Order: sequence, then C-alpha cells, then structure tokens
Amino acid sequence: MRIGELAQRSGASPRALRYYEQHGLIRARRSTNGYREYDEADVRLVAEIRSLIAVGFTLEDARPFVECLRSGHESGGSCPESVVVYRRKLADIDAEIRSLLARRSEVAAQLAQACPGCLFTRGEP
Amino acid sequence: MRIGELAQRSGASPRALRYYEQHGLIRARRSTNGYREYDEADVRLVAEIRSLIAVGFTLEDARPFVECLRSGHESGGSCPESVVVYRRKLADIDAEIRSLLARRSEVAAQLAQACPGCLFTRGEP
DNA sequence: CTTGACCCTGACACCGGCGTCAACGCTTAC
DNA sequence: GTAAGCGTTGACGCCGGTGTCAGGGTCAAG
Repeated sequence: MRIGELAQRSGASPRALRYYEQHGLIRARRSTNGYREYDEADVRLVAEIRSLIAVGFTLEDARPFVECLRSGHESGGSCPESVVVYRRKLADIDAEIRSLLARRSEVAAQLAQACPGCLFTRGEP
Repeated sequence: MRIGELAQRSGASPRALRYYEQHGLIRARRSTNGYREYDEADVRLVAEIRSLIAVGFTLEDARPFVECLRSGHESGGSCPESVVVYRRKLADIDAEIRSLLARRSEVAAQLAQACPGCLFTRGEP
C-alpha cells in the first residue's frame, strides 16, 4: 500500500509517516515511480508508535519498541530495552505528578495568603 | 538601579528583564545615555513574576498580578483578576494531574500486558 | 589613551512533532 | 489533452522563555 492508505489505517498523517521514516523508525520500499510502498507489518509498527505517543512517549522512547517488533516479537514491549523505557517512563510520570502536586499546594498557599477565603468561596475575594 | 543590579536582586537575567519589558510586564525609565533605570518597586514586581513563573504560570498569567501590585495593592494576588487566574491555574493543574494519572495507569497496563511480572520484579522480563 | 565592565538593539537557536505551503511528477478518467 | 487526485522533496511556522552572539555605545579607573 502507499502512504495515504497507511495513513488512514494507522491514524497518522502522511507527514508524520515521513517524519518517522526520516528518524529511522519505519522504512519503506520504493516502487518504480518513487512512491513509498508499505505492507501489513508497517501498519502494526505505526500503530505501536501512535499508541506510545498517545500516552506521552517521545519518538526516541518508541524506538526500542519498534525494533522489538521488527525482530519478530509479538509485542513491542516484551524486549528488555522496551521494559527499561517503560519503567523509566513510569518514574518520569511519577516525578511529574509529584512536581505538579507540589506546585498545586504552592499555588493554593499563595492564593490563601493573598486572599483568605478565596479557596472555598466562589466569587469576589 | 540599572538592569544588572535588578537582575542580581530579582534572580532574573538581564535578557529576561528586557523580555518582560517587551511584553509590557515591567517598564523602565531611561537615563540620558539610554540605560534602563529601575527602582525598588521594580524589584518587587520582578520578584512576583519570578515566583509565579516558578510555579508554572505563563507571563500572560502574571500580567494581572503585576497590574495589581502597580495599582497599589500590597499583594499581587489580592485583585479579582488575579484570583481568577489562580483558580484557573489550580483547575489546569488538577486536570494535568488527572491526565498524568490516567497515562500512568495506561503505561502500567501496557507494561503488565507486554511483560507480566515486570511491574514488580526489577531486572530482566 | 586604553582597558574592562557595563549597557544597547536585533536576531538566531532551542525543543518535538508535526501542519502547511511551494513547486513539481505520476496516473487514471473523461 | 487535461484535470483531479494521488505522490515526491524541501523548507518555514509553531509554542515560551530565555541563552547567546554580533556589532555597536558609555563610562570610570589606571
């Protein structure tokens, strides 16, 4: 299939697919007229990438997953390198949540100090 | 005082101070040679901006606080416009935390599916 | 007079994952 | 022949808050 069909079936835009290729995440054969040609396995690869992106992974994070799939594994996450990324990501998310909670309480404290009562009363200070 | 001293005393770089001015958050008199001149009130203004930036506010968010201080209030957060920003920011943070928690559980679920046991055992899958 | 420490403006770089446009080639249908 | 609808590459734009450099001016001390 060509890039348009892969785009439709994977949920990525053609632009995104070319971007993934540019960064070495997917590869395409070329037909005689220079058009990129893809197969079913690529649909799977791109779907994996999209699903990782959707939960906050970067393209670099997705790389081991793609290579895991390419090397024949059924799941992109079943290789040691992918698991490393999974765990690092969980740690990152946890750190970010802690940071947000800290910021939240700082903001709430500032609000409480600047305008006592404003935290619970909706309306004018 | 000139920009270097204000920078030292407020914790912002000269570059940042010019940027704040460019976006209308602070103003500077100019001495005869064209140098920016600041006073004590500006130290306070910039300190307010820095403290807001530090907890994740944007410069636009900081604007009402600055104007609140300029209009004579002791605290930048005691004006209605500032309180609106405070509450919006709290809501934003809460939304972001919820989103992160959702992503966290999705990632954990993906990991658990790709590599059962990996969530609790450190090491090879 | 010169050095060095300030100051000025203007402009590019960054980061990530694309969107979007330009300018062009291929293919199919009418 | 030609128009539509695909494809190609290359390049700029975005978002925010600076860092950093270029190419100047100002001023006090030596």
